[in-house]
Amino acid sequence: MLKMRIGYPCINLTIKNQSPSTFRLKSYSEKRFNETVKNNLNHLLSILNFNKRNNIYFFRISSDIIPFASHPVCDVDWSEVFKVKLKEIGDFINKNNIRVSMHPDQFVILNSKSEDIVKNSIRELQYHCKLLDSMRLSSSAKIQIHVGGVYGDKKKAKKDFANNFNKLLEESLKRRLVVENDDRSYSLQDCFDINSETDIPIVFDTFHHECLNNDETFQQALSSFVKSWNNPTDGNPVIDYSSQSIGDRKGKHAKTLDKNHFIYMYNEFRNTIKKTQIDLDIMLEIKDKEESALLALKMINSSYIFD
DNA sequence: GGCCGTCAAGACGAT
DNA sequence: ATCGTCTTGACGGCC
Repeated sequence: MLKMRIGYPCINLTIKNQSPSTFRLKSYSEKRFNETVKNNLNHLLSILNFNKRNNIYFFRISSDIIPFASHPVCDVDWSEVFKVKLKEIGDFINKNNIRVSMHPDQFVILNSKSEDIVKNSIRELQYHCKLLDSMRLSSSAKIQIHVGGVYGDKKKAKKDFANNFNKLLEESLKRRLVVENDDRSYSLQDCFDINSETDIPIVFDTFHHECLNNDETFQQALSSFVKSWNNPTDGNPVIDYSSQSIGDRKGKHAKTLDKNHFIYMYNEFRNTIKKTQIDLDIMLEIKDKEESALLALKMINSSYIFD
């Protein structure tokens, strides 16, 4: 029986957060911070409940859930203040076998030329790690990043990434970090170069792969990326799925699920699962969020797809 | 109450 | 040189 999970990122458009989910830096105060975090954590639990009711067992937690967590302005020991609530959320996730992940934004550049940027990037990664640790989640709860800049010398840039990963990060963070192929600089093959130096599992973004690849067949790409998840504690290999937004520039994510494209890809995923005997978790990076996730689940459970 | 310029942070290609 | 994009829109000043 297939145990593939379908997920969506960061926000739910059906159950909107009624209270402010963040604030501007100049509005920072301990009071504002605590109110916002409290609200965000409660809202996360609401989303996870919504997901469970709808058979969605994969979710990407927004990096903004603890606003300014890695900024010097934040001196609240939030993992202590919200200890009980964080454990409650973690218990819910663990009890229901939910997969969660996080995706720090573009400012995390582990291979930057600037020491300060590397330092700030690590602070940001440590925040993500601390949040998942505070929920007592296993290392299958991943933190997903891109390789970073190229700086005119990709070979050196990849080496810098691997060196900084190996030398500068603590073990608990290393165990959570995964690297994703992007749509213009670092292909799946580039990620394998990183993997051979670091053992970091690869999140395979199928849409980015359509934009940037090394002419391997899709089935080759799928069955090879699965091999980067060789540690059982890493959980199922993760795929980011999207498709081209029609009429927009190349690389723009679709506004809603492209049914035919998804069915085609889903059958490719199933072939890989049959071949490797390893389940996959699929994150749908589509603008209408849970609506597409629900549609995908509906199609999976209907006669659209045959054995 | 709704509009819209701007928001902590980097890199890169397009214009 | 400035803008849009990636990530996830949404805060908040202003009318």
